[in-house]
Amino acid sequence: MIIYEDSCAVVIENVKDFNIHHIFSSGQSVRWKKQKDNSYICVVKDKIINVSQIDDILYFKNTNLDDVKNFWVNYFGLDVNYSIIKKEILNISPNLSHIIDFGSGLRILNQDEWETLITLILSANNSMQILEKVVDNLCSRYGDYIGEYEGEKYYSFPTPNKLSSLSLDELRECKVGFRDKYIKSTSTVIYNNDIDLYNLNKLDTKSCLDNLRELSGVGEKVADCVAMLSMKKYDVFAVDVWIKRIMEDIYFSNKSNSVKKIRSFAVDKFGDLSSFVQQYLFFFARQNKVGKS
DNA sequence: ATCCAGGTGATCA
DNA sequence: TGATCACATGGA
Repeated sequence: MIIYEDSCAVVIENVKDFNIHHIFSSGQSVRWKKQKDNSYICVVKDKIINVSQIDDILYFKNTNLDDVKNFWVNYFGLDVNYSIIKKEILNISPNLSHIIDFGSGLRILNQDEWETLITLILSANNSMQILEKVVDNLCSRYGDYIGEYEGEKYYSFPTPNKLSSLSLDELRECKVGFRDKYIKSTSTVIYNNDIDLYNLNKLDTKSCLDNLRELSGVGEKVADCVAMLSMKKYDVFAVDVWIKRIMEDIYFSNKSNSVKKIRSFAVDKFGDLSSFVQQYLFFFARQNKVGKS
């Protein structure tokens, strides 16, 4: 991996096991917006960033060399060797080879804990399509205006202080639906620091999940996703409707297994690789509509 | 029109 | 513990 800065972008060459389109259609983030030129734009850390890929070369625009080295490499998991991860997964379960090949460029991002938490609470019994619009509503109304980039206005994700100050009606106007009380409660707890969200990553996985589960609107699945997507806890296996379908297709003989059973089966089987397996499975199942029509 | 969407919390046996 | 249900919203 070679990193340097040229006149119009910071460039990383020789990037393996990385496909920006896999990553941004994997449901990990609903904030990155695809552009007409196949690049993606997002506000992260209160700055507008543009990322694109051509073959095994990545281009980061509107940033600098230090930020790429100190932040973006970690954000995109570029310091993780996925060829080893894939090999180890296949050692455990060789029948996953076509599923790993299908999502060969997936990476687990390292996103902000707070933004991930609220987004995942809003994802409950919701579609990705609508979730994206709800998050956009919250950002454009209650986030900070960051600036304009190529003719488009961008906003940050609203802070715990801001969200906790909103009334249930104001939240409903952003189309959060019945999750209004979850957002109100959880943002208040985080704002008051009753749960130290930004230090949960220092705890062991079980304690981390237990803390998350105390928050309103956070159950097994959301806690697993927050731990995996923002706290580098990879010995968790989030089971949603898609994962349940494809896991039963591959590993079970019937379709009436409890979420808890599937979850513990996977964590026992895959250990610290559980979240990576979950990402490959989810991507394959959703893209191919496994178990649908 | 009816069902479903990256589920959770409350209730009841 | 385990099963069942309501819950806002909008797209297919």
